[in-house]
Amino acid sequence: MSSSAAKHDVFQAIADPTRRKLLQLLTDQEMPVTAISRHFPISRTAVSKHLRILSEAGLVKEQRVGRETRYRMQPEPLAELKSWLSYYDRFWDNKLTALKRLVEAEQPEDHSLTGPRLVETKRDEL
Amino acid sequence: MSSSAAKHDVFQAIADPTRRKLLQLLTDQEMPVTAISRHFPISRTAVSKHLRILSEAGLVKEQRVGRETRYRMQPEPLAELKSWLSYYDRFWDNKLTALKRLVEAEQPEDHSLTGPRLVETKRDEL
DNA sequence: AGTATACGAAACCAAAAGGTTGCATGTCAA
DNA sequence: TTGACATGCAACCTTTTGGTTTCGTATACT
Repeated sequence: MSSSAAKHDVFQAIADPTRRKLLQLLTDQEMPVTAISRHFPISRTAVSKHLRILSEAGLVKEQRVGRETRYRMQPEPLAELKSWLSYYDRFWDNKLTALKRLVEAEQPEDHSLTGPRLVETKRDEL
Repeated sequence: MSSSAAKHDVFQAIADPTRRKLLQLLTDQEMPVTAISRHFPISRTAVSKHLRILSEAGLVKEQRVGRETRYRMQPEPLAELKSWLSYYDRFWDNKLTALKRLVEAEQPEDHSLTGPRLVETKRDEL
């Protein structure tokens, strides 16, 4: 077993609608579990599990205060999403790149599967 | 049963790493299933299922040509992701909004759970 | 000290996800 | 027309996911 096997990544974390609502709720306010769960039709324990998954993905931060555990959103991991999305930006500034895409599609089969770079590729600078 | 129950949304579709690779592979090239599956360590059928999920989410388009089915990426649904992300943009242009956030956090408990708007909120225009 | 509150952990469950193999069908090539 | 190729579909299997209830324990209240 690898030690740093990040079991839950951002993509998976935000896949669930409940977790997206959780993030939204915790955007501005730090809240304890019971208060949070009052906003959802599921049990407190279920909410707690969702919070754990978000936590593993780094999207929330927990702070124990007395008997409660307060949660707050942590936006940093969203950068990975942003970066992933930026790979497809070429589809939106379609003026110049439409031609480029066509040309690329003409090339012989290669498919090197290098994956979207994790740092934003500022196409605007072209 | 509601007729338009979109079983798979974008968030779910991109949650799986294999599907993200699929999208990447099909970004520029239209490819038939067998050719696609040569790039993955799983069976052709498994790839086919992933393609279906992507298709349901609107992220790929299929075109039957003779005996093959060619797939190509369809970027439009990513707009929803983009839009969802934009809700958290306030965290990145942190100069002015840091204060605003603090103030909001001060307000009495309300939590109306209105969800991120689906149309991009151009904060740049402030 | 005794009770109420906040939470996590464990055991359990049904359904969904991700994968496999085998088969049926449509299409292309001799 | 006969065979090879491309694909989808069905049946099946295992693991993960999202949820529940019950219980233990730490903290707070009086």
